[in-house]
Formats: sequence, C-alpha cells, structure tokens
Amino acid sequence: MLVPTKKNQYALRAIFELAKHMDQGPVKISEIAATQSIPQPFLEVILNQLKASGIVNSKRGFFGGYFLVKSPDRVSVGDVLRFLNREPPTTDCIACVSKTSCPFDGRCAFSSMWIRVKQAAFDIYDQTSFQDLIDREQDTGWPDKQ
Amino acid sequence: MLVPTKKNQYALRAIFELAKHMDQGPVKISEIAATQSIPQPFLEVILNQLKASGIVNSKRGFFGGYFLVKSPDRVSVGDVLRFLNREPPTTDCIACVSKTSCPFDGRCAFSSMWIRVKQAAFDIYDQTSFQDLIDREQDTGWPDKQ
DNA sequence: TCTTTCCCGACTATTATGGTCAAGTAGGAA
DNA sequence: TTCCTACTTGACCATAATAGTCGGGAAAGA
Repeated sequence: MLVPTKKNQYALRAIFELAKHMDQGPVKISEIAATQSIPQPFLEVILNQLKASGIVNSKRGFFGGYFLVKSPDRVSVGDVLRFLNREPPTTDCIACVSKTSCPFDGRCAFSSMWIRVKQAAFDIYDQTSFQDLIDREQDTGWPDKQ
Repeated sequence: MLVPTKKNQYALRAIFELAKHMDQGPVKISEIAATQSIPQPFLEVILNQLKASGIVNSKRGFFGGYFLVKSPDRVSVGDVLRFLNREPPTTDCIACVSKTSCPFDGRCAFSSMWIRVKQAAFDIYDQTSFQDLIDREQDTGWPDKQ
C-alpha cells in the first residue's frame, strides 16, 4: 500500500539513468538494464510504452538507444507516474469501494480524505524533477556508478 | 496506485459504522454488512482480524455483535491502516524495488521521496479520527442512513 | 549485406486480492 | 437442557493485476 509497483520504479530508474546521460547520445536498453538492475525484456516493454508519453524517444541501429526528449529539470516524477497510471476516463466515484457503481452514490465520509492523500502525494511527485534527483544523489556523496 | 484495497475500505467502513453506534450495545455483522454494502462472510474475516488490534471487540450469542473499544475520537484512520498493512519487521530498504535485497544497498536517489510521500499520507490518516468522519458526514447534510 | 539494436505481439508465471464454505463454539432465552 | 442465534476458525477457491518471457521482425548504419 502506497508503494509504487516495480514497473513504476523501473520506469523512474530508467528515466533517471537517461537523465544522467543527457546530451551524450542514446543509451542502450542493455546498459540501463545492467546499471539499474532491471530485467532487460521487461524494460524493453516499459520504455517502449513510455515513448507515447513524449518523455523519451529512441533510435535504432548500432548507435541506437533511448534518450530523454526534454531536459531533466523539465520532467517530473509526477509526469511519469501520471502517464503510467492514467486510468480510463470515468465520471464515477474515485474514492469509493466500487469505481463503477458506488453504493453511496459517490458521497461517503471518506472520499475527501482519499482525495487529500492523493493530492499530497502528487504534490511531492510533481515537485520532484529528475534534475532534483541527480542533484540529491550527488549531495549525499553516495557511490556514483557512472 | 495510492488507492486503498477493498479490504482496507471495508474495515474502515465497518469501524465507522461501529463508531456511529457507540454506547448502543454490540452491532451484528449482518447489520454492518447490509448498511455498508459489504459481503458478510468477508466482513466476518476482517472484523475478526481487527480484534487483534484492540480497536474492536465482540460478544457472542443472541444479543451479540461487534463494538468499538475506545471512543471514536481516540481511533484514527491511521491506526486501522497501520494495523492492517503492517509489514513483517525488516531492516531492509523500504523504498526500493526489492524489499529483501536492494540492488543499491538501500541508497538510491528516490528513497527520500518515497518516504516523504508515505509520511504525508499518514499525516492525514493519523489526523482523521472516526469522530471527525462522523462530524464531516453530518456537516455535508448527506442522507443519513440511520 | 550483415550486425546491432529497438519493435511488437503473444504468451506465461506468480502473487495479491477478494472472496466463499463448512463445521464449530459460546451466549442466552425459553 | 434444549435450541436458536451470532461470532469463530481454518481451509479453500476465483479472479485480476503484476511481473515478467519469448520469438520473430524491422530500421539504422557500418
């Protein structure tokens, strides 16, 4: 609960990796997979999906790979999570037991709380750009893998 | 993502229902199930588990049922969610792809963000008591089922 | 034209969720 | 003491989401 799926984490890590190599040409899936400990076939699927978001793009062939479209300070964690977890458009109760038919007609004592929690989380996600993450990693003095 | 499971929601609704009947004797599972649209056999399992938290207790026999142990303003949503989602104790990375063996030894650029999100959510959960929820429901003037 | 790398669709495995069911036990009422 | 009612307990099952795998194909360039 409240823990992002592995897919989400893999996606974020992959983009983080691309951000670190901004303006150094495309990065191969195999490199990202190795550096970030992600199963390569799965990462292929994920990155391919992410192309539709406009956040990343790719190039084929010998010097091919993936690269970030926008600069790391213009891409936020929220952008990625929102894209990967976008829900099919619905006008139903978003906070209820049942998404399709709320037994309380969309009005229950809890809904405002759920909404506030979601808001609080995405406030943080939206405020966190990949440039922030790079800076943060360097500040901590953690062993840099590149 | 960020949406509590049905089990969590059922548990919260059930306790909410008990809170509304505080000091009116035990409430039968069947009543709670009907009022809150919860499958009765499932609710039996959930309420039974919740007894271990000390939040609710039960009585058997003809006038039996479940009841709240503490007053509704002394029980928070956070108490319930924390109990239901408590994880087996671990000293490993709590924010990482792998809980048991973090490929980055528990140090990654994202961990502080995950922790802040979790914190922000539980700030809200902890601040929301069941008395608050009752008050809130009445303020809105929503149709009261009891 | 050959290698490298991404592309794409289908398929599979594992896990979590969301339950159900049956037999039992305790509390009272009659 | 008998019987009904309601909680108790453990095992069991169904479905869906997650977390992948696999194989062939297609572009880019050397």
